Formats: sequence, structure tokens, C-alpha cells
Amino acid sequence: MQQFTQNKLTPATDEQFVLDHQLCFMLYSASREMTKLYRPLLEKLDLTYPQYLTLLVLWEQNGITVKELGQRLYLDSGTLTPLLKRMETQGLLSRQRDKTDERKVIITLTQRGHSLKEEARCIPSALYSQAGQSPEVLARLFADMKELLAHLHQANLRQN
Amino acid sequence: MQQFTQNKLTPATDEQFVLDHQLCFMLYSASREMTKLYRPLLEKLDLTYPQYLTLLVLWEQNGITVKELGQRLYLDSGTLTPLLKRMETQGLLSRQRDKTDERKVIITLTQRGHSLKEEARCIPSALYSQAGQSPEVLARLFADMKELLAHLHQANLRQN
DNA sequence: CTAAATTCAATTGTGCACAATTTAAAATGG
DNA sequence: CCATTTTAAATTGTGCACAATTGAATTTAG
Repeated sequence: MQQFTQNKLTPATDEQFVLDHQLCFMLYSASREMTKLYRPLLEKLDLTYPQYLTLLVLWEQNGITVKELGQRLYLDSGTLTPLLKRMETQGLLSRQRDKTDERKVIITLTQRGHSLKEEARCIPSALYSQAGQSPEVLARLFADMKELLAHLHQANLRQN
Repeated sequence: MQQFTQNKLTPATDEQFVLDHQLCFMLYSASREMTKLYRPLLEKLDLTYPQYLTLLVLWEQNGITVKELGQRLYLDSGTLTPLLKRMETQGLLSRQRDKTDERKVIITLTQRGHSLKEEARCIPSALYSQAGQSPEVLARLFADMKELLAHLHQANLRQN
């Protein structure tokens, strides 16, 4: 009987465990497919997807600390330090200790870092057209996702 | 003038580049926050999130190949081979070549792999309650995400 | 039947993510 | 003023992701 419920031919599936019914799996796989769609465009600029997100933040607010960058991206220094070092090596930004508080490291875009913004100008619209959804659905999805993210972030803060 | 548009104090932001307006970033960060919410529950079972997803597939269809598993999870052998080896070491599954086609490797759950399903029974409902969204919004979000994923997957197939 | 093409898994190498720890600097409290 | 605590970044170690390549088995075409 135990064997019976484990048989792959048995259609009596555990509804709650069906992979394709899990919201978490939709998020996980859609996020990766989205990144995959960015890849060919970002490759031309010699950027990875997390590096591109980092530039989005810096184009908004140049000269912020690693900490502040991490708060925007939900990433910690363990991820950001090596990523920023690679971007520094590529000549996109500089990392220097804050003179008034030596614990902090300030990230500043180089000329090259600034100019990449113009080379990236076509990317956002190119992606939205490839998503293949109506503006209405995309707007609703975005709003729902934003609220979900806020809830998930709060829930994780409560954990610690 | 060029300097002016790059000044962090200038509120004239490039609408299309604002991080918090990017659907891709919502997906990316929500997926990671969701995984973070699973972590304490999965830790009790000594599982990572991708390993849990792998078990979801195998609980549905035991005895499938690495290829088929990858098609369900949108992952390739480069990711799955080491992951499955770790799960084999933990005694959750076995990996054996298909006798009728030696190219294929068949993944079969062990007794321990099967029994983890009962230990995981509380996880799906625990997560849905922590998402903190109404069933209506969650259902809509799930449906929209599923359609988006399908489109993104198609778009990526066209790329190759 | 066999040479070429295809398929499948494994391997190699790079770049994230993230928990946990370490190091140094700054803030706080007695 | 100095010991304690807190904060910020870096470091260490593990486990994904994924592109690119390799190697072996199978399929296909001539």
C-alpha cells in the first residue's frame, strides 16, 4: 500500500507537493530564465546580471557605501566585495575607504562606468518587448511582485 | 552639463533605469527572499532549496533520467551532476546507468528519500502562510508568473 | 555496414549567494 | 578615559548556475 502511493504510474498525487503548482518554483525558474534573456545583451558590455544591477544602483546614486549598495540589492559584503573587485579591475568603478569613517568603503563610478549607461540604453525596452506580455499584465505582475517582495523581506527580518 | 545629469543630487532620473521599477529585479530579489524563507525549514531536513525541488520532482516521478529531471527544473547536467552526487552521498537517491541506453543515468529514490516526503509535509503550507498575501492575490500572481515563465522559456529557446 | 552526426552525462572554469568568522574602526557606557 | 559593544567590510568555505568542452554511446545517412 505504501508502495502503491509511491508508484510513478499512480495519478493520486500529493497536490501540495506538485512542482508546477509551487509559486516558489515559478519565481526561481522565471528569475533564471529572465537572467538568461539578459545575458546576450549584457555580454556585449562585458557585464554579468548582478554587475548590471549594481550599475543601475550606482547610476542612480554614485558614491554610496558597500553597505548601502547591499541594502538596495539585498546582498551582503560576502557577495559584493568580490563582485566590486572584479568591476574595479575592469575599470568601471573605484573602491576607497571613507576618510571620516575608515570602516566604510565608498564606491565611485569611473568615466567608463558612467559611459556604459549610454551603451545600455536599449536594454530595458528590449527586454520588456521580449517578455511577450501585455503592458496591463506586466503592470499588474510588477505591482503584485513588489508587494510580495516587501512581505517576504519583512518575514525574513522577523526570523532574525 | 554632462556632469549635471550624473550628479547624485539631481532628481532627473532615467525612468527606464530605476532599479525598483525593473520587473527583473523584483523576480531576482523575490526569488532569493523566498529561498531564504525556506532555509530554516529545509535545514532541519539537511536539504538545500535546489535539492528540495529535486525531491519534489522525484516524489512525482521516481526513476527518471538526469535529462528529464533537468527539463522539469530548467537545469543542465553541469548543475545536476554534482547536486545529485551530494544527494547520493546523503543516502537520498541512487544513480545508475540505464542498461538499455548507457548514455542515460537513472535517478531512483532510496527508502530515506521516500520517507523525507512525510517529514516535509508541513513545509508548503507553512510557506504560503508566511507569504502574507491573500489567496486571491497569490492565485493571480501564480497564474501570471506561470504565463511569464512560459513566454521567457520560449524566448530563450528562440535565441538558440 | 560504417562514417558522421547526435545525444547524454560528466568535467572544467568562472561568478555569484550566503552562512560564519575575522579584523579593524567607531560608538557607547561606566 | 578606557573597556565593552556595535558596525562595516573582508575572508573562508560550501553549493549552486551555466557556458564550454570532453568522452562515450547511440542514431542516422550514405
